[in-house]
Amino acid sequence: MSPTATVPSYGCTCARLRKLARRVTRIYDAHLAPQAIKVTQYSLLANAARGERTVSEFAAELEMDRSTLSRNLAPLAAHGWVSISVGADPRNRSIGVTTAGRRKLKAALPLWRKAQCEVESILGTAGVGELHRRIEAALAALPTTSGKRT
Amino acid sequence: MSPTATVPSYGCTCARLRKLARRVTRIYDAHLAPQAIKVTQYSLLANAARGERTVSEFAAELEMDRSTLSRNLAPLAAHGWVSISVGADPRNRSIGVTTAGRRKLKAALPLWRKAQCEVESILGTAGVGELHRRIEAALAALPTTSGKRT
DNA sequence: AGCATATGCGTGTAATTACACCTATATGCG
DNA sequence: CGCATATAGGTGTAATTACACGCATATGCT
Repeated sequence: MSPTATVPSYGCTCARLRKLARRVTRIYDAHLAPQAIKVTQYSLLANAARGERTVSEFAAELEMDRSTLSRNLAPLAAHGWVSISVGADPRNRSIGVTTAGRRKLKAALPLWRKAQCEVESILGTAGVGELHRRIEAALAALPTTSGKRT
Repeated sequence: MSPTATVPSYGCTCARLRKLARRVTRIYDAHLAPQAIKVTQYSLLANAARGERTVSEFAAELEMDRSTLSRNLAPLAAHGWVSISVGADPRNRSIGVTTAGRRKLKAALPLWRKAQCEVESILGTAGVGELHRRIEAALAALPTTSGKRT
């Protein structure tokens, strides 16, 4: 095998990533503001619209802590955009989208599209493509969980 | 000029970026845990160690809201790692690192290094290099602020 | 000198994130 | 059946993030 690096060759990948995430999030949020929804919420809503799931399943897909997802769903439920109903196993909560939620999604979609297009046009199609490729490669390779946490 | 995209070609760049940020943050945090410091705090501390600055200057460099920085500095100050002193202009706060802060940095550096090296070895030197290149390109091209907010 | 404005920073509010831990329910084994 | 354990979810606590706004101080103009 090739010599594994024992000394970092770049700056803090995490810090750079987080900085970019802040910047990009601001762009999307600015575009979505007229619909009074944030990109995090929009993503959650769009994801929920792909079918009913339990909190755990949902959290696993997003690779988000269950408790984080619970908390993030609360404002969406408060707006009446998602439904949280008890499943067959009463321990389960089935997360779904309401009619109002679908309406919201429909209204916000063009705003999200504008944000996404702005980013794509600024970075160039090739640039965004390569960025996405790198992100996906990292998501495919990096461990999902760093601790124990069954 | 080339035809500007009017329809998005990729998924939500923001969501993918945030997902990766979550994952990477968990990795760094897990490595830094023995020193009871999170990667966000470590970054802040390392950045502060580069010289005294006002909150606004600091926030501008990190492209972080001033209020966000204020809040993030609070726990570091509570630990005695950073000093927040009133400047010549009493409106200013000068942010600096304390001796304890430098000690903390020194103790945490090898842990950060391990995290960074782990990421680099998993993604490969070339992979991380390309990821960084894409991040830097995006940071260079994308607008810093999306709203007004002088 | 005095007031309008600009600047610097914090607070209020709210959402995002995660770990540790608790509760409730289900399941498996004697 | 009854109890140990596993599973699903939420709470407590704390940090990260940002917008709107407020307070204090400085600066500029008359």
